[in-house]
Amino acid sequence: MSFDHVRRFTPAPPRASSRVAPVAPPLAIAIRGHTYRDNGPKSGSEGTLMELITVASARQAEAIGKQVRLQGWVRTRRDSKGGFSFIELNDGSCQGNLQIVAEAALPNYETEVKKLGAGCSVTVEGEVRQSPAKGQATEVAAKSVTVHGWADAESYPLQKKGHSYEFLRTIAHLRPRTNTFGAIARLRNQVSRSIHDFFQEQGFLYVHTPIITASDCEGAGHLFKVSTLNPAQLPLQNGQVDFTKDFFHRPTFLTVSGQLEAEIFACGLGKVYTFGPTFRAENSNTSRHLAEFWMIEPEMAYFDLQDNMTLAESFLKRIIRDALDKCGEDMKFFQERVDKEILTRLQGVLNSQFLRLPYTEAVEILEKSGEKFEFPVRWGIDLQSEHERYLTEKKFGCPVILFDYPRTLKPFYMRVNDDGKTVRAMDVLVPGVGEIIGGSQREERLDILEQRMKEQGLDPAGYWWYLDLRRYGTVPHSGFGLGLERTLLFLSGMGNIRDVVPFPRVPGSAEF
RNA sequence: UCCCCGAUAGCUCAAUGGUAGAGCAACCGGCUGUUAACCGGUUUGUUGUAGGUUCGAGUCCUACUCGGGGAGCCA
Repeated sequence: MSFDHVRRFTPAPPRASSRVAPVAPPLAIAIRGHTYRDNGPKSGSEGTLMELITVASARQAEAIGKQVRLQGWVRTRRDSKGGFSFIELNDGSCQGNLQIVAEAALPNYETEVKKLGAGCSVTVEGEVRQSPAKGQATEVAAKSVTVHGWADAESYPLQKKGHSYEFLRTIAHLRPRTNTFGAIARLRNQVSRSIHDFFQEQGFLYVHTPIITASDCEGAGHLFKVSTLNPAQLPLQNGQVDFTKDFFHRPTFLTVSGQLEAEIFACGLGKVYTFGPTFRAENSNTSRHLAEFWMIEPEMAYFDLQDNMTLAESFLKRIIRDALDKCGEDMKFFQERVDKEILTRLQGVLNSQFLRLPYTEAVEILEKSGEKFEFPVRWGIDLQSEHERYLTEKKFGCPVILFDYPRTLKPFYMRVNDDGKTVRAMDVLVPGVGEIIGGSQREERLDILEQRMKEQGLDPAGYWWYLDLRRYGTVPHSGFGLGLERTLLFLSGMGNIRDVVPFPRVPGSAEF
């Protein structure tokens, strides 16, 4: 689906993607990647031609007959008295392991092969052949097994059996070697790719907004301070810290949103998106919050709130479809080991049309629901998690986009409706996770925007550049924010956001 | 930050206020084209930390630390 039809006044500029980079000369060794191939056959230990391939490609029946070299980590070893051992090899290229058959004739069979255990790193050379046993199409008959690094079985924390996520969090440096975190890493990679693919195909421009900022998009005191001042010797002026002595000559923070800067580029280049790290210093101790997370924020000139919703829905569906199509094995793993309903739920979302429901109607539905809520529902107060869950999981059973919230509940930059009481905000609620997207049509009228800033105790002078966008050539525009980690929770069925980010940062914890 | 729950072997968990155990892992042996292999045996503890109650505390009380679930803030 294209959004180019939506009231664009200028054609999209040529995109960077039209400049195709020249093909790089082959590297000496391709360690990872989907080519699964280095710069050609090389001489193996027995003088045969060895091709470096991944476990993923060696597991395919097409690989049968090839002389190959594989590099990865041992998951487990089983011995046969018949004079050989089975080694389960994984290199992160896919969910499944490759079975290596190592004969006793190998020169290092007794000294090394029979001592291999979980965690050891090896290079294996041999021939891919059809596996006579169930469980895999192929296996590799090893001609050599080279051990790079041992993993002492007494002290290596990862065992063959399952571990709790809580335990794995304490060894975040080793958990990428587990099935679950391998699957998460590959899914996260795919989602990141889908995000760029979707927006690039729609003619969006990828904009890098600053990590360090002096503005506070949400208007609250939950930012991380950035300073080079010595905390033990702060320069003071009338009892206050004198920030003119600081690096930027003013207080600065880690960004909580790239939205305001994205608006700058949207109001000049049309459709843009940001995709980068975001920092919130809130003392949130939940399974859905991180102090450091990745956020995607598209911002579109000439989009109204309905266009915004259409984009959000089509964007989410693209990510789901790609995950199902391109991470099939990992998604199957989530279905079997993490959440028995994840595939049907995602398929249901793909097939559904997101329900668009004004806040006012949602409140009426909740009031008439007869449901016993812990917190009462009343027009003018924010909906609680239990209310949102009721709507998306129980009442409708599909994603719900709530919009037109009371102005008192939402930030200054959201466009005020004609009724004067509500603003053009939207929240996308999905089953299982709750709010996954928050967005709005932006206030493009200078006088109303200034009034809203004062209403919320903000000094318009500090946002002079933001106001200039309304002062000169203002346009209606919209955008939203999608949390990458919440998307991963939604896609995988995982229960804790700390398990879908490589290195979680939460209050009291920044290990690794 | 608030409410609730928890912390015992490398991991997952038992143990009416009265001698701290099991399964898995590890190690040894057996068996096997095996695949969460199987069978037999062996090893493993300052019961989160600091106090308190008690003749006696893994168990009861207090504080703290860490973890989990829920709430708020939100993505």
